[in-house]
Amino acid sequence: MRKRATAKEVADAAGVSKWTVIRAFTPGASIAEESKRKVLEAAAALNYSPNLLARSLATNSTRQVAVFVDDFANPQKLPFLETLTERLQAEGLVAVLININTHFDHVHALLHADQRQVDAVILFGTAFRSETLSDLQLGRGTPPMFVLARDSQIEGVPAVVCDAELALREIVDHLHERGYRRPGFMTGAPALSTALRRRHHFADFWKQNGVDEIASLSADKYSAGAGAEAVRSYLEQTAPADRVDVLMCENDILALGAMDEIRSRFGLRIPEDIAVVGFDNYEFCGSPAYSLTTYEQPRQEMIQVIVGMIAGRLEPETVTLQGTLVVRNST
Amino acid sequence: MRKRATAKEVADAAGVSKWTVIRAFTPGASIAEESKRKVLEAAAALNYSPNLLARSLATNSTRQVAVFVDDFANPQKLPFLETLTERLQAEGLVAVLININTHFDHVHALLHADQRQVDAVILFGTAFRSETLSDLQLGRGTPPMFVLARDSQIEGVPAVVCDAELALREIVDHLHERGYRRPGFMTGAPALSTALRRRHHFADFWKQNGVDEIASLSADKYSAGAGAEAVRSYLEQTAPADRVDVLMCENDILALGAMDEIRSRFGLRIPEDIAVVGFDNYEFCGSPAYSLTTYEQPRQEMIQVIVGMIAGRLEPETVTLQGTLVVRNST
DNA sequence: TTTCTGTTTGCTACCGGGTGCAAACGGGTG
DNA sequence: CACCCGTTTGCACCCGGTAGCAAACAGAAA
Repeated sequence: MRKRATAKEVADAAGVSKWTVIRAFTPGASIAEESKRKVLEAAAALNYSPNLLARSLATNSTRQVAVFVDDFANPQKLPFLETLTERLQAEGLVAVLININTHFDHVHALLHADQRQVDAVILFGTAFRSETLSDLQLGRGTPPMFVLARDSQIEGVPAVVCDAELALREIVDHLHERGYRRPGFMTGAPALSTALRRRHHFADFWKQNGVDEIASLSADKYSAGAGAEAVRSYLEQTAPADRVDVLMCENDILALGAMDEIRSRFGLRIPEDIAVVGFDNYEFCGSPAYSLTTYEQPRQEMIQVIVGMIAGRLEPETVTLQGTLVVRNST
Repeated sequence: MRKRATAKEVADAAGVSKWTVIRAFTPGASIAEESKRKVLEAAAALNYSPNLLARSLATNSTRQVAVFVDDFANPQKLPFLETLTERLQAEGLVAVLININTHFDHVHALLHADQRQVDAVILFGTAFRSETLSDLQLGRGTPPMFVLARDSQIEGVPAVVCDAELALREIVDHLHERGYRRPGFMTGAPALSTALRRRHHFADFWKQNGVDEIASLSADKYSAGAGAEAVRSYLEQTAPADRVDVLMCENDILALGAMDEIRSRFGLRIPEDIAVVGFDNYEFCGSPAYSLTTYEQPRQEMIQVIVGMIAGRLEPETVTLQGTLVVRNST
């Protein structure tokens, strides 16, 4: 049933050799107008189109890029995936979406991507532990890797990220200017170096503004429920007088979860009793029901850069891009 | 640099022929314990693993499934993608995510997927116009296609969907029971046959309950902004006495956008002035800020079924599964 | 007519593995 | 020791293209 026409068959039909058929499908190849016409006619009749698999094998390039994702709870992934696939497709590349989870970890995924001969791997919001990687890399031959929207912990693996230091400086300056003085910071995965780095910057900039103490909240993952739970446990254990006046959350999902909890369970007002700041500028942050102050990552530019590196137009190196503070009613 | 070891090289290192090497990597192949051990040792030393590209070419099976997506505005796509990739990976399959947009339409995408020799194509929430397809299909040889979360308009292409008729019956019964009598229906893409069908069912069941008139609102796409705009234009043009008492929106995103607009721009209460119903049970519908009554699709089952068909365990045929009405405070 | 040069075409070798058959092997039996 | 049979191994050929060289075929210049 699913037998496809091959170049050889088209060649026979057109009365030429299979190499001439291939030339007809190779832009810029040396071929006479006349034979090209004949070939294309025969090809159309037989419904022939070149087999990219065979081509990939011969050229040693699949034009496929593996995209590793491990956190589907953050709806912000979706616009990133949209832009990423669009940009890759514009380069003639295609994304192989790989779900990293407990059944299929980074090592499996990388091995698999490697066996599939992908041209590159994008670690989108995930990262290898570097020890894990060094085990694998000794046998030279993993495809080139790039980290998107997260710091690279691995020597020689470039990352394209939003400048967290700058972002946190802008946020802290904004909050300080608005008069907040008792800040808190909620992380989603306390073990993550990225998370620690952000909290560090946050604390640092407050210190520069004369505020030494930062309340620390931690959710155990990046979900609305976890954000709600973290803020609940904090508010239950903290007397009203000791509470933070502004809570910075590591991403919007935590922030939205926290806002719900603050308002409906504790009956507190935002921003009068507690202000809230998120990170990502997820679409719903702008809704009047939340109106969350947040920070927008320069998604288009980030993806343009990472795809440029993969396509070989840009030097592969870590790039840090500036985002935008989006001030709304939650602060 | 990126030279990988081949079966031949491993064979030389292990002192056997390349076919013996291949047998060592083929489960169930006939090979002596002793030589298998030798081969695996040599393979480990050389960091060899089989080239799936070459294998795909030889076996005529890539174990890749193309997933076509054209609407990234609906955050509900994300959990679907998560479950889908997970289930596919559990079958040893992998998802190639293809973004259908104005630069890369269905026909391009199908042609591309076909050239890549994918084992199947999943139309996730999108659909071909059947004329378009018949043009392509005459040359037999497109990969098997399946439609997910949307009706198939194409003869012979099975779909896995949530039972819309049943869903709308449950919803209408619930609304009628709650005492609503002036229903409205908001579609996201009035031209879509799926949308028309749903509205039809909606009207039909109301008629069975003695309500003949259904207000009709239409957004021009499935986004919160479009939902807000549609409800704004409706409320502006409709005197309070003539307004609907309940508005059913084709999906949650429209509904959430509509809720924002109803409350903050018109100062109306939900559900007292206007009740709202959505569809999908997107995570945020449960948040106290919205608490939207909606209908949850049986995501896990749908995906289990479609992957089962692709893997060949299930007969490929259109399957309709029952979802769950989730009643919250918006009705 | 011969020579030269540029275009067009065909061919060999190859990418890295898979298939099915035939030969080699090895141990038990008569 | 010959024979038989089941296991293990090697081989020719195939999957559908690509690369680069060499032959064939122009048409123009000598």
